[in-house]
Amino acid sequence: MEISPRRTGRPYDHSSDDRILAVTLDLLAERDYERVTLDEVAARTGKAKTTLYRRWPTKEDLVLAAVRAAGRPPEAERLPDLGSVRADLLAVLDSPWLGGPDRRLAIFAGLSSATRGSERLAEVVRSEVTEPYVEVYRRLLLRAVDRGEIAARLVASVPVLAEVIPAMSTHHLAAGRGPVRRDFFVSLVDDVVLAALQVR
Amino acid sequence: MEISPRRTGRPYDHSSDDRILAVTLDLLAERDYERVTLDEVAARTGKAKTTLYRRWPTKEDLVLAAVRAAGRPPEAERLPDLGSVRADLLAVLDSPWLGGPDRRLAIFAGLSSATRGSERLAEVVRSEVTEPYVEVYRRLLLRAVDRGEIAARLVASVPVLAEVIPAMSTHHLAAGRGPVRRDFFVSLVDDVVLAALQVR
DNA sequence: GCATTACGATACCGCCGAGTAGCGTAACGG
DNA sequence: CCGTTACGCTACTCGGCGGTATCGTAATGC
Repeated sequence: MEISPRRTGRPYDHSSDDRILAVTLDLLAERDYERVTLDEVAARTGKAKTTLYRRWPTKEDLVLAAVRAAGRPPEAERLPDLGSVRADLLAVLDSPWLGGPDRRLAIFAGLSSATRGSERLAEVVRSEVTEPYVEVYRRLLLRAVDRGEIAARLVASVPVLAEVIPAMSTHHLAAGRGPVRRDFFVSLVDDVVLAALQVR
Repeated sequence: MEISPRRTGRPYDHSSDDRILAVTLDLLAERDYERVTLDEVAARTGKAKTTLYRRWPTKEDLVLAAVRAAGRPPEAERLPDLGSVRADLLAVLDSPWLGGPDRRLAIFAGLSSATRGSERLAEVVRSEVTEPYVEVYRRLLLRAVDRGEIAARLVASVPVLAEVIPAMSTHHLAAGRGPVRRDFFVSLVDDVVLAALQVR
């Protein structure tokens, strides 16, 4: 039941696959899915278009692979634990996931527009990107409930509040209000999430 | 300095312009901007493509006109005034603006993906749609501060919180979680906005 | 060396969608 | 009735992009 590698001929050069996928995400961060062209991916990576098609049979597959390769947020397994919910929430913002806050949001915007075209893509984006990201916040908040930092009767609000930061920052960008500034993030944490949970 | 109307020949038939713009919005609610074709607008309206181009020189102009025609939320001038912030906020949800909650959100999603392509479009969507919508919430909340329903020291949080409902419901849809259910809206009002403002 | 297969380059196909042209006809003003 | 202009229709051009074909060359196993 083992995948038998080819025995003869020049082997695939997988050394630049990561770069190809990263470039694909870059483009998605800049433009609509529809405006991302394989010609451009090829140009930016210095690879031939035929080489791309040898690995991923269609454009959709390439984008899918790029999304999967982006991976879940690093905090999914190891949540920040800095002693207070507030510190933990702020720490997530600085996560290097997807290249840090700015690129991350741009990619979110690109993906969410891409989503409208393909159900496959929508499903992968949801399960590989959006959901794990929200999950990080959800777990941080629930842990704070356990610790007693958040009143137990407010547990019911946690699921909604876990979506606040991803949703609001995406919206901020989509509304064309330029890059998301740090004080906006802080305001989301303090004036929305923690205020609603009556922390402090 | 007056625009002189043409004196001879068959006059424009403007009776179906509204319908054309409405159909354009319908399509934007269903698909990406890129996937909206003038052939389809023509087909659905029963108009000839040439007729469309006689009114709006490009696809972008047609969409722009559709957005402008959609108009601001009816509450922009006459805010609901039902005696409590909560009642007012909930009343906005039921506004028939853009065809009610479902169609409205679908259009939002369509527009926000369209936005990435054209700066002109982005600007119009921001000024004609997004901003006035948020403004409704902002004014409702500020009025509640005046009335004393909301503590004065929380005024600073109002601008952020005014974005919560538009942002979260758009995100909900973009994340592919199907139509937004009423209890989700109610949860936004109660568990996020009003909780953060410590109403009740 | 030889068969085999990846690579880069270029050229190409097929389709689709924006925008245009031409035509017969319909609706005005004079 | 006549000139003019909108309308609907069909057919068209043009450009872009997904995807393929071909070819000379490079890298592997035997």
